[in-house]
Amino acid sequence: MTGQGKPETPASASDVQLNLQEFLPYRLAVLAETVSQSLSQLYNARYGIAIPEWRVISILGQYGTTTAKQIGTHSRMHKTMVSRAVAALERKGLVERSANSDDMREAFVTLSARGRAVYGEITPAAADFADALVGVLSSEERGHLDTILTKLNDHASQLADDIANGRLPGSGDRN
Amino acid sequence: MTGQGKPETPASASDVQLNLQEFLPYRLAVLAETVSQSLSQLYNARYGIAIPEWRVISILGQYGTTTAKQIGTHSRMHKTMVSRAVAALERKGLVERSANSDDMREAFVTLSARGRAVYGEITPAAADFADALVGVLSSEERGHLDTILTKLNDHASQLADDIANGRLPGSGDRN
DNA sequence: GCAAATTGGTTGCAGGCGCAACCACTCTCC
DNA sequence: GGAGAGTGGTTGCGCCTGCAACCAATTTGC
Repeated sequence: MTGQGKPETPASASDVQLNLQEFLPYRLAVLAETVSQSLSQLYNARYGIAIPEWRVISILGQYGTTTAKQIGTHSRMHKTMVSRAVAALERKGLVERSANSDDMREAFVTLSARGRAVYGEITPAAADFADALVGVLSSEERGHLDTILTKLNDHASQLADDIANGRLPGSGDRN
Repeated sequence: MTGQGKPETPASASDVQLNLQEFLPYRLAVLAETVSQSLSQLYNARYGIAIPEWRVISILGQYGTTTAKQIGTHSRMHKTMVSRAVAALERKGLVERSANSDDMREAFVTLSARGRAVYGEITPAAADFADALVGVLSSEERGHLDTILTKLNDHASQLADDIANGRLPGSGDRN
C-alpha cells in the first residue's frame, strides 16, 4: 500500500498549475457528494426512498398541497425529475394527486397519511444528521457558513447566467 | 407567472418541520451543482471535455505521470470512472499510456503534448472562474470558508463511515 | 371565436454512472 | 514452484437523469 518508488513525477513541463484539492468547485463537489450519499442512506436503506423523492416529500411536508411546477421551483429540480419522483411516490402510496378543476393541465399533489408518517420519521433523522454534520463547527463558524453559502449561491447563479450568455471569464477581456 | 390564489397550503398537519432551503445538505448540493455546471461549460463547450476527464487532466497536470489508481485516490473518483475517463482522453489524443515493466497490471498515464496544451489553456480559465466565484467574499470570509470546508469534509467522511457501519444518528441512542 | 403561442406535465431516447463480475498479473505462504 | 489470495484495470448491465419531442389544456391576439 506504500507505493514508494512509484513515479508520480512532480509535473515538470507545465508552468501553469492548479491544485485540484484546493480548487473550490472540486471541494464543493466532493463535500456535497459525501454528504448526499451519507444522508441518502438514512432514508434509502430504511424506506427505499431516493434522493429526488426525499426532496419532493420534504417540499410537500413544508408547503402542504402544491403542484409539480411549484415543487420544481422550490426544490430546484428539473420538471422531468419532479414528474418521475412524484410518480414513484404515488406508486409507493406516499403522495396523492387530485385534479385542479380550474386548470386541468396541472394537478395538486399532497402527502398521503403514510406519506406524512414517513415525513414525520425521516425529518428528525435528517435534522440529527445535519446537526451532527455542523457539530464540528463553532457557533461563529456556523454563522459564517450560513452567510458564505448564501453569498456564494447568489453569485454562482449570477455567474451561471453570465456564462450561459457567453460572458465567460477569461474569454476575451483578459490581457 | 404570479400564481396568486394557488393553494400552497402552509403545511397544516405535521408538527415536525424541516425547511429544505435551510437544510445544509440541500444547500451544498445545489451550490455544488450550480458551480459544476457552470464550470463544465468552460471546458466542455470549448474542448468537448467532460467533468471526469477534466479531473483526470488536472491530476495529471499536477502530478505528471501516474497510474489510474493514483488518479483515483487523488481525485476521489471511482476506478470505473477513472478507467473510462482515461480511455476517452486517450481516444482524444490528450493522454498517453505506457506499460510499467515492473508491474504489468498497471499502466502509466501522462498528458500528451496536446494534453499539456489543453491543460495550459483550461487552467487559467478555471482559476479565473474560481476567483470570480469567491470574488463576493471578503478575504476573511475566504479564510473562514477554507477552514470550514476542511472541517466539514473531514467530519463528513467520518460520518459517512459511521453510517455505513450502522452507527446512524438517531437510530437507537436517542432520548 | 379560433389559430397560434404558451404552459404543466409525461415519455422515448441516449449518455453517464456505479456495482459486480471479470481478466490479467502479482504476492504470499506452504 | 504452485495454489490461493489480493490488486490494477476493464466491461456488461441496469438505473438514473437531462434533453427534446410530445400531449392536453389554457391564454393570447386578431
